[in-house]
Amino acid sequence: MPGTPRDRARAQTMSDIVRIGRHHLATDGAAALSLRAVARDLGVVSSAVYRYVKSRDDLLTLLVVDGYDELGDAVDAAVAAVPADDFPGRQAAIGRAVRTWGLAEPATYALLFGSPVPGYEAPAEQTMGPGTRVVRALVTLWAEAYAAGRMSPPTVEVTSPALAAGFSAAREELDLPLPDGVIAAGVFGWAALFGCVSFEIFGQYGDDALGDPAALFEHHLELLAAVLGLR
Amino acid sequence: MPGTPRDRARAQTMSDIVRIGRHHLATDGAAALSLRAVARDLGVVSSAVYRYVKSRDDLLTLLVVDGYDELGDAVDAAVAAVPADDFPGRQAAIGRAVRTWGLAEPATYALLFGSPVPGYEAPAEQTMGPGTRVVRALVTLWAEAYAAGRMSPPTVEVTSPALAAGFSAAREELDLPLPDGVIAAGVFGWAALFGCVSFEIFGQYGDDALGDPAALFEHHLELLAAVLGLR
DNA sequence: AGAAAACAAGAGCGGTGCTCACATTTGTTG
DNA sequence: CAACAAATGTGAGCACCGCTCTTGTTTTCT
Repeated sequence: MPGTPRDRARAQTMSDIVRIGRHHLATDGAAALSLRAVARDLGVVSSAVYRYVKSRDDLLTLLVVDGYDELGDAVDAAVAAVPADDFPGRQAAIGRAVRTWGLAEPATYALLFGSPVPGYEAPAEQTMGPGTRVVRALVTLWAEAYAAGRMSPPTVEVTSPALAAGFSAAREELDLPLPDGVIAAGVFGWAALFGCVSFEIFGQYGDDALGDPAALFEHHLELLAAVLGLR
Repeated sequence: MPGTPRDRARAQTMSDIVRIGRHHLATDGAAALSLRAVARDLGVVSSAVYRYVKSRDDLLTLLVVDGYDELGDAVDAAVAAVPADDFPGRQAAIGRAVRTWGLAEPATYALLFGSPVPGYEAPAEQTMGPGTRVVRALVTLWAEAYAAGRMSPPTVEVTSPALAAGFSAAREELDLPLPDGVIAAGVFGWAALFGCVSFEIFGQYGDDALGDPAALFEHHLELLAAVLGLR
């Protein structure tokens, strides 16, 4: 119990605001998220919440960070539940964790991976860390698989010098012991994974969703493992 | 010049509304799209536009249809510019057309393929037709390539009976002479293509965008052709 | 020419984000 | 302990939004 009672009350109010905001986000969507409604649920007059949250965008940032953290926790837990040497299994576990969490929290998923909210840009210093947890889990997995010799060489070579230069920069910035082709395939797999999840969550497949969305996703996970050459 | 002067004036006003709406969408984004602002630019009082557009959602639907049509035109033109027997080239042309149009009209792209606008669902009877033009172009291409024996057999089999049943339904509904594995790979390629474009347009790659976004996309197109087995 | 339909204007309702002046409570310091 | 300062809550207010309704005008059809 650190700090003064006022500090603790403030922390409590902050967490209440995030909780109420998440609830409104889940039930009514991002555009219907209003500080006035949060204030009402908080039992306080609308201008009072501005003591805690600078603006509506600021509340969105809190929810973005909250969502990235929850997704990151889900992904980490899913990875930890698979044997460390089962690389395709771990990649599939990441994919399933993303899809499951997205289906459970579609509005938050849309906030993180859908169209950017107009006039709002998530401040990098707050979202950079938690926002990269999923791709970090993927990259870590690929690096381990490559080091263990469990990744087939990429079928498509990287020929663009500019692209190779960009990969080199990323390689030393992230300390990635991976050749260009694997990085390129990884970026593709990353985007493709979220493309599959987004298509399903955003309803691009249509109403029928081609019969069995879960089975379709499992098949896509197998294709993803094949693209990456994981074994 | 068909119809009465009033009819022509109405058609002109309608097209003005869509044009002004597109402009606001491009400059301020979907959430900032307001009927009152459109009315101001139209030089008319706000309630007057309700004679032409039932609601703000109705205007969004008009813009959605407009966007799907423009994207469909761009894709059709891109496909037509490639020799009919160059199947990988035609698929890459579709991908480049989607990316190029999306980069040119990011707000409209977000309206079509990003998070669904909260509380708004595009009415199927108006958007179904133009909304499926891109995937129809892809499916047509794959069917022709398969018939010409220019598609390698899929590397991953479809094992789920529910999924196979869903594919059978789609096969006879769309008159698709393609085996399950090709359909599954096609759906994956479709989602992956838009995943790559969305990641770039929505800024998920980060600020640097890994050096050269265009070269990265070209590499992803090669991977896509490989996944589909096009040759 | 007269009836009917379409159109534009303006007022109005309830909602939003956000700011400000003011009163009250709480923590710190002389 | 008292006084000061900081933090917190209140209510009014501004400008904007979607949308509805009434009123007066214009155009089209019979």
